[in-house]
Amino acid sequence: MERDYCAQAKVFKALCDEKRLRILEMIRTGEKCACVLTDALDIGQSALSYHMKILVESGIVESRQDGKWTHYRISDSGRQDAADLLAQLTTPHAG
Amino acid sequence: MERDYCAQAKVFKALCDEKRLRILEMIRTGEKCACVLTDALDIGQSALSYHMKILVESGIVESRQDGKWTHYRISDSGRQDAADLLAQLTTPHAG
DNA sequence: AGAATACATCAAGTTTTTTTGATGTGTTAC
DNA sequence: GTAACACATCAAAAAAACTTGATGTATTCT
Repeated sequence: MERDYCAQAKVFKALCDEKRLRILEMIRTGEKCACVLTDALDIGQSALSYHMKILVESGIVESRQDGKWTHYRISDSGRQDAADLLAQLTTPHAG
Repeated sequence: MERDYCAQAKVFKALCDEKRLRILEMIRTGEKCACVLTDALDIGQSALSYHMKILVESGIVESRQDGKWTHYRISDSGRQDAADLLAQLTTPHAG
């Protein structure tokens, strides 16, 4: 009956950072390469890599390798899971 | 056209902490007094106050003063807004 | 009014997250 | 093979979040 609050928090941690929200905004319009994101967001290469890892591990974003490039896009199941979790956490219930 | 990413991040920051998720879990079953939450969660009075402020400022929780007691509950509009925001941030769109 | 209760706020210390620069790994171009 | 590129990882520093104990404010009880 113990909830895994840490795992749940992980999903929302991905959405807690201003830069990660900017990244999401960019990939909402379609899959983007890491290098494009780095340039557009005026962020260091290392910092982008750090944020992408958090987004991917949250499940909201998925990555695709293409030779030496990595492309990122919103995960359909990931965003659905996040929406479900949010509803679950905030919907009143009896008991 | 500039988005207020900070304000958006604030909503999800409320859901990033294990203790705040426990608090939400408790008030999902109905309005609770701060003193009840403090006891049940084995958390200092000061710490509870800190977390409740974050939850209230996110809009997800609202408070009601009753003499010297403060009661907290899930805000209907707040949870709807959070759900809408999450959908907005993670739904792919053209352009 | 004075004491007790419920909660907010403050400041200092601790922990966690983020940034930065350097280095490592795998891929492509020559 | 070697050089150049794209990205991951590491370690140290900086910034932000959280905890704790002390103090402040409003309310109730006597």
